[in-house]
Amino acid sequence: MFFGRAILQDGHPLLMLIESCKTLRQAYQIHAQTVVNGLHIHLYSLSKIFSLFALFGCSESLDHSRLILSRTDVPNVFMWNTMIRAHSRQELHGKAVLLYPSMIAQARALPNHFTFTFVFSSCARLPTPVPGFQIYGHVIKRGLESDTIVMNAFIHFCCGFGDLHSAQKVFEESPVRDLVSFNTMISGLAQGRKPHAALSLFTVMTRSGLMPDHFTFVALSSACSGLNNYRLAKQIHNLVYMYFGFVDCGRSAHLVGSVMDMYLKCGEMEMAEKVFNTLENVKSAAALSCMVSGYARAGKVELARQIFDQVDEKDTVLWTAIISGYSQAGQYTEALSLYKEMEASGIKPDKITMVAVLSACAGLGALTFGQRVYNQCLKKRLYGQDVILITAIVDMYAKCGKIHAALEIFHGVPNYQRTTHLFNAVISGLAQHGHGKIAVLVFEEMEAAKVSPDEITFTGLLYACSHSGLVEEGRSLFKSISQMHGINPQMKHYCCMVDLFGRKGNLDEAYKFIQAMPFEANSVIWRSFLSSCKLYGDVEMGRIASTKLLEMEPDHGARYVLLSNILASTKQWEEAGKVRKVMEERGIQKPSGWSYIELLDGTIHQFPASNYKLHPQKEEIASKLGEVNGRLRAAGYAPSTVDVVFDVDEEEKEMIVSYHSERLALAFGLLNSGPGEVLRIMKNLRICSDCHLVFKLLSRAYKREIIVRDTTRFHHFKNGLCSCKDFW
DNA sequence: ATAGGGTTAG
Repeated sequence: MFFGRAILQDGHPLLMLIESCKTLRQAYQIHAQTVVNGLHIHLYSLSKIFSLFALFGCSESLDHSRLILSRTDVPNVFMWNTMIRAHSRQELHGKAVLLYPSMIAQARALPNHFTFTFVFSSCARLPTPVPGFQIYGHVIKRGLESDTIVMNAFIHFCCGFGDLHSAQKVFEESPVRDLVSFNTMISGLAQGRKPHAALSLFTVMTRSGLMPDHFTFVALSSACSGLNNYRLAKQIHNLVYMYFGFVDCGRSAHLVGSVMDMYLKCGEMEMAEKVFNTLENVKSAAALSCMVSGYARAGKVELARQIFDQVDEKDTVLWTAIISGYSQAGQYTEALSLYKEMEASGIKPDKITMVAVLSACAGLGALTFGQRVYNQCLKKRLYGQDVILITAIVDMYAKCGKIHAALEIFHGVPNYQRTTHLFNAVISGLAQHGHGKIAVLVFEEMEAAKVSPDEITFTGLLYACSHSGLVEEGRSLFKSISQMHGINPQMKHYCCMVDLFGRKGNLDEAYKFIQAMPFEANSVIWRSFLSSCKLYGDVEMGRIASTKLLEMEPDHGARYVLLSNILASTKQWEEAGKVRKVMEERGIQKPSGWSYIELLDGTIHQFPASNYKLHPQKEEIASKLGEVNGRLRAAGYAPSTVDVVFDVDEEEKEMIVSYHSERLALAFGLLNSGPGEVLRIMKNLRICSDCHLVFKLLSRAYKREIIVRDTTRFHHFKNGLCSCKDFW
């Protein structure tokens, strides 16, 4: 044996060997030697050997240390503490915390302040705060509550669960507060979105004579990053200069990165860029990800992409930042194709990546892709641990037309995980699907669960009411926004109300409502009012609305279209033609429509209006369209051309409507799907009334369920009827 | 004891 002799003479060389031990094999040899030499009887040597295994860093060594511990009659505090720390390091936080009761049940060794420090750091990572608070009871029993190290660990634990109240109480009652106490508390306030409290605590800290360090400023800049206050950001940056001079970026990359992120989150791109450039060649992965998401948030996806492309070793966070950037910019297809690239490059997505991908699927209405991602979440056991991920999945199902799947998942979510966001996603989903009454019921559930609604909740609810014709419910909900919930109704809420009254044909009430608003109605409100006027053929009111709109936005295409529609529908062709002409003269075009459909294999096929000639299956599509028209005639269909604004002859109008993009997508869908398969079509404009009728007829003629998502809502066509009950 | 990426509506 390579060290046998030395041990016989003295124990210390063995300890030196332990310190230089590099491989697990050597560790086993050393352990065997101590047994051979009888050294393992001495608790001191045994503890050393034990900690070598416990902290070695792999599960095999940890198992071995467990074995040693179980064979030790009276393990000392050091051994227990080491064991707790070892589990904590290997992310086995539940087991780490459970070691504490075994320790106090068995040992004569009393827990000391190290014990509590280690236990609290694991408690902070558990799904529930309960064990941590129980253990705090023991801290008090042992009289360790004034121990600064234990207190700091406990504050950290409380902040991790957002329990700032307990954290502050302990902090304030503590006799000795050191730099770490202040840093921990400031950082907790920052995480808990209490930036002002964080700032004032910083003042308290400096007044009490403590010198802030890098940790302090990292916490402070993250506190202020949500304030959107450029002057404050600059002040903090100045303080950093004041305390540390021009920071050495190599050593203070964390701090510099935090300051940069603060500027990014304030939208101060120029300052952020300046700071970014000072990082020169020590740009950390964190700094790069910050820049990518910062540019994306500022709407500069292309710049974000440039940074992303320059990074050689892209990690999960960076990939997620760019995917989410594209998704937020509405470039869903690009987001999904980047996700495929990420998978191909072998970087593992985590739950945040999944959220970004799911939100792209939702935006696109890509059900097959979305379901695949959901299954991956289940397989990787990502599902269930995170509320935002659940929200993203619920939203994906709702926006892909599967509102029942969305509800099923929602119902499986326990009350404590139900957040405002989650309720909002469900309520808006129900609204989009025209389930107004259920939306109101879910809202009641929300109130019962004491989850506070916000302005988005009410937007969804009022939207739901207006799409289901629930005038009374809408009226009382609107009143409750300010009276019961202390939220000032915003323009979008007024907009929903005008829509609600208008859709029901209460044009007078809608008009009065607009006049009684506390602020000037915007163009969206007038446009909504105008379209109700059109629906009910009220030319007089319509004129008022279009005059208003003309003042507000002379160049908006939709207004001309609506005005000429309203005139055309009452056969005032000449006037309608004039409007059309003005529109043409000013070079304003009606936005062009396009639709797309996803096949079961997950491929997405897009069709612009009147143009399928570029599609490889153009001939089949043409003949399918012919067949479809035949079926329609057999069902007694006469094309409705109310929505065609041109004053052309009937035959030509018929041509125009029969090539609407949703029809092309439908013909393609019928060609490429099995019998009985549901067809899901997405459209960038509202579905026209003629296509709506056609889809109803076709759902019966072909015995197919057809789901159309247009800009405002879902239409489920089944057996000759539509879920919107022709009210949209 | 530090830092980076995420959800709803419009």
